[in-house]
Amino acid sequence: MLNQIMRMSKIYAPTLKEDPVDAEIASHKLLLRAAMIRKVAAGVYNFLPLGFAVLQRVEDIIREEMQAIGSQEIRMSALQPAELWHESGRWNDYGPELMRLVDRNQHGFCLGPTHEELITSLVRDELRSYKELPKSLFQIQVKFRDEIRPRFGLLRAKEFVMKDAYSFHPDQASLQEHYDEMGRAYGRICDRTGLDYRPVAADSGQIGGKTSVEYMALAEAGEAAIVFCECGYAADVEAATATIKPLVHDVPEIDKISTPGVGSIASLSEFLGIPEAATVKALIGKGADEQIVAIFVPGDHDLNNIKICHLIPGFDFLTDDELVEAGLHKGSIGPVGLPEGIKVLADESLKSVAKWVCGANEDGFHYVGAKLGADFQVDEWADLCNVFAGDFCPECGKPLDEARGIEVSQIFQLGTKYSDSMGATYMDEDGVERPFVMGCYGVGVTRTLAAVVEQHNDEHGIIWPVSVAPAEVCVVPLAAGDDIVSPVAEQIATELNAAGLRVAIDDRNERAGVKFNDADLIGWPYQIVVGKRGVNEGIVEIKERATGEKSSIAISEVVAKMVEIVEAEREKYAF
RNA sequence: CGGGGUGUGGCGCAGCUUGGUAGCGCAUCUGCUUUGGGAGCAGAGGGUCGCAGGUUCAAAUCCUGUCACCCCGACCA
Repeated sequence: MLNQIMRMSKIYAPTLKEDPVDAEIASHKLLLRAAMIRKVAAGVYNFLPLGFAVLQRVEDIIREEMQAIGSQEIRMSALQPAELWHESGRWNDYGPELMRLVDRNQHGFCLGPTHEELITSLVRDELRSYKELPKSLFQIQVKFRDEIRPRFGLLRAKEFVMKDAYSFHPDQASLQEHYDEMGRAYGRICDRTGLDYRPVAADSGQIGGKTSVEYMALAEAGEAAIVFCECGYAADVEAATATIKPLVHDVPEIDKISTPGVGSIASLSEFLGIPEAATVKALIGKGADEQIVAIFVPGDHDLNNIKICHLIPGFDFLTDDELVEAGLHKGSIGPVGLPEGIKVLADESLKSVAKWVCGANEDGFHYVGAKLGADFQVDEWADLCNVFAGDFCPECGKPLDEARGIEVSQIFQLGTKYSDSMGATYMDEDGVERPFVMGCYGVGVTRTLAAVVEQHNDEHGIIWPVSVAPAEVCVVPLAAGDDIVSPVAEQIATELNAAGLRVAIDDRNERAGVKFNDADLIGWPYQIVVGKRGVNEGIVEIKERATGEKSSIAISEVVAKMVEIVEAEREKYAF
């Protein structure tokens, strides 16, 4: 692409002086204020020239990394026929998040939220032999998801740009190899866009498959919670396993005690004067098969919705009415003397608790010292809890730490989920037809952009890493149109551009303060300030946005110096 | 979808309680001055107060409905 000087006098970049009232978090506010994006509707955004320039930089980095591991760029349609989704079964499974529509002939379509169906149908008829495998294809394209609640600007949008890649393999070993390569490429994408990130073990959600890793950009505004350990273990709390150590409240014999008005773990713990971790929490639900299950977890922990849904498909909690119907007393449910026919499930951690503090299935009564195996039985043990900081690492046993993150990308081993359901097969060496072993890999491109801002900003605005900045240097002539200043600034910009830097020049007829503030807000990594006083003495000023440091330099040397600085800075993002 | 909140020139807000001819700051346009951290003075343009009903002599203001947007929860790149 042509490397043109970005002229602020020409570019459409209406910056905002005040914080937009709609925006809550830094990246959302700053992207709006710095004229990078504008809202169209909830969760739908336009990209303006500056934002689009950054978007293209992020895309280019991704493109380079994909090409480097042999993935080939394609472009699939955003509009997808419903038939393909019926084939995979996801027309029903995906739910209301799928944007569905009907054409004039009453044919069903959806706007693609992801492209497993489309890619599988693309290759299944014409990728037929083991000799052509493996194949890896990717695209950078807009995706549509009818989010329950779009929010935080680009972080959770209904329409967003995603890089999605799909790979087809003859066997698991081949998939594993490419999956590992993808993982490394994803790490480099984060590094090169300047993200402080962590790969974490993840649940594979609606995409399907078993093995999955998410790349989390660490940020307080992130919607995802992760736990990690100094040994290197890290996981999304949704998927994390950990050793949970409930406390034991030891009493000699089982004792039914009157607990008037106690209907929650917090009040039970307060009433007995013992920690919540020494109590047992009961949760009642049922799966698609209508079997009622009583689930017990340590009192200080919560049931993990994803884990229970894996175990009991279609799981949902009973309503208050259903509880009454089942003969259960909300607020004092326990494993002792449950009504007939209720399955008892408990978190594995409770195996270590011989005597439980729990409900007595009678309003206003609880048990202490209810003996596991004697007073009651557990039908099935499983890993059921949401993990949190202070639980113990499943790998090394040390206490886990907690952080928040923005999920910028995720890789999945799909296995044969789609190739089975959609009949995508190849012929192996022995002439046997086999389903492809597939992988899929997504990067939230617009989300990455927002995550970069979330991590790189201060009270004055955005601080772009040179790798993704709309331009690396902005020349700021004070007093535009001035016979002395203007030619010097123009000359510097032209020479920097010729030297291969990406250059902007603020040639607007604005006051110094306006230009300085806009330059800081937009976040050019470097500013070269050209003022009348300095020019008369033969000097200009280089300002580094990240540190705010300014240094004076001779006009004759500024181009060489700037090139040197930028090239050194680029090195930091070359992985 | 449940809970909370907001809709008034391009942006940010006041006015609403107690109905009476729509106001402020920024931005925009013109002129003069100014010009190293969001300039000053003078003048100008721009709003059927989200939309639809209703009450009233009279509605931004009261009532009903509806839509949009934001925040908290369930979903995800």
